[in-house]
Amino acid sequence: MRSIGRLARETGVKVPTIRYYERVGLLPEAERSAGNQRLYDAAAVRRLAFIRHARELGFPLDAVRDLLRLADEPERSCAAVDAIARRQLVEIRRRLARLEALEGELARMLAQCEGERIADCRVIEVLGDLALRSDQPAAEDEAANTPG
Amino acid sequence: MRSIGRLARETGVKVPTIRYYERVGLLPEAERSAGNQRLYDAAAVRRLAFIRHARELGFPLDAVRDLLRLADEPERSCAAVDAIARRQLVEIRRRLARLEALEGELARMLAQCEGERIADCRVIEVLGDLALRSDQPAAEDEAANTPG
DNA sequence: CCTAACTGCTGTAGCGACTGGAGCTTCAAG
DNA sequence: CTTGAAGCTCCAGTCGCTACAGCAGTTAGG
Repeated sequence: MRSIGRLARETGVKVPTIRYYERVGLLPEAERSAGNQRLYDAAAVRRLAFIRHARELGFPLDAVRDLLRLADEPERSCAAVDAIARRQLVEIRRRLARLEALEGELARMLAQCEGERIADCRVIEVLGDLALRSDQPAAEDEAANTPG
Repeated sequence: MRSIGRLARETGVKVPTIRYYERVGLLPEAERSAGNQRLYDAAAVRRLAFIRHARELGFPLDAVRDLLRLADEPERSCAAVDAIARRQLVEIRRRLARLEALEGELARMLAQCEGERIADCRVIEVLGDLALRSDQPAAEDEAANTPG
């Protein structure tokens, strides 16, 4: 049995984050010591490590929850697991495509700027002009969610 | 002079978002009609369009604020503008690198999975195992912020 | 002139995934 | 026994919106 601090060191997940995961139901409520401190066994280490790695791969917490549930049913087909992972891969590729487009536009903007007065600044000019030309109402959002 | 709804249509920025931008100081407080409704002139259209395009390029609102301030001082050197844009480019490249790594790992994981029982699922296995091998406490965060 | 439908107003709360702080208690080492 | 680190709970804040409730103003048709 280990304290929350030791669990944090062993898994690389911060203490407040562990408490947060418990609060939102990703981790079961921990046993407590006589003095009301959380105690964790080896299974908790494995579960939290699983969560951490899934988060590093960018799975949202809801997907992690589903994966954990599936991981506990070893006899079922892993089709559901694959579907979650494939969805995540599609999402990551969508973000990649968007970021690549942004990168190109920003780099082009910067390359054209001569570094003189703001009145002649290409960056400012592009930000002003392109916007007026833009005809489509909006793009996709690009919110990411990946931990440390 | 135009209503907030017309401004929204002209710029592709949603009405509540415009009010939000006013609230957080990106847009000046709008004039009001006799009946207390916001009224916007052509300058407001340009300013909001500028904001929208900067947001599409992924600049956080704080950076947009700085860019707007700089855009209003045409005689100053655009070095500060370039610095903001370069920082944003660096940030986007950092995210790109991270997403590319995720994409690779996810794709590898999925390619190895035979689609049988969860007990044999490579995806679940990798999520469990890699995490235990991970020795570094953490990676970088990856929060994005880009509008529609 | 009246009414319906639309658009606008304010204020507050919620999203995801944490992070940080206040103010307290418990624990391990010396 | 004392000290300081680590633990506890609860609440607020982050970012950039978005949604809702419950009103008021505006506009087009009859």
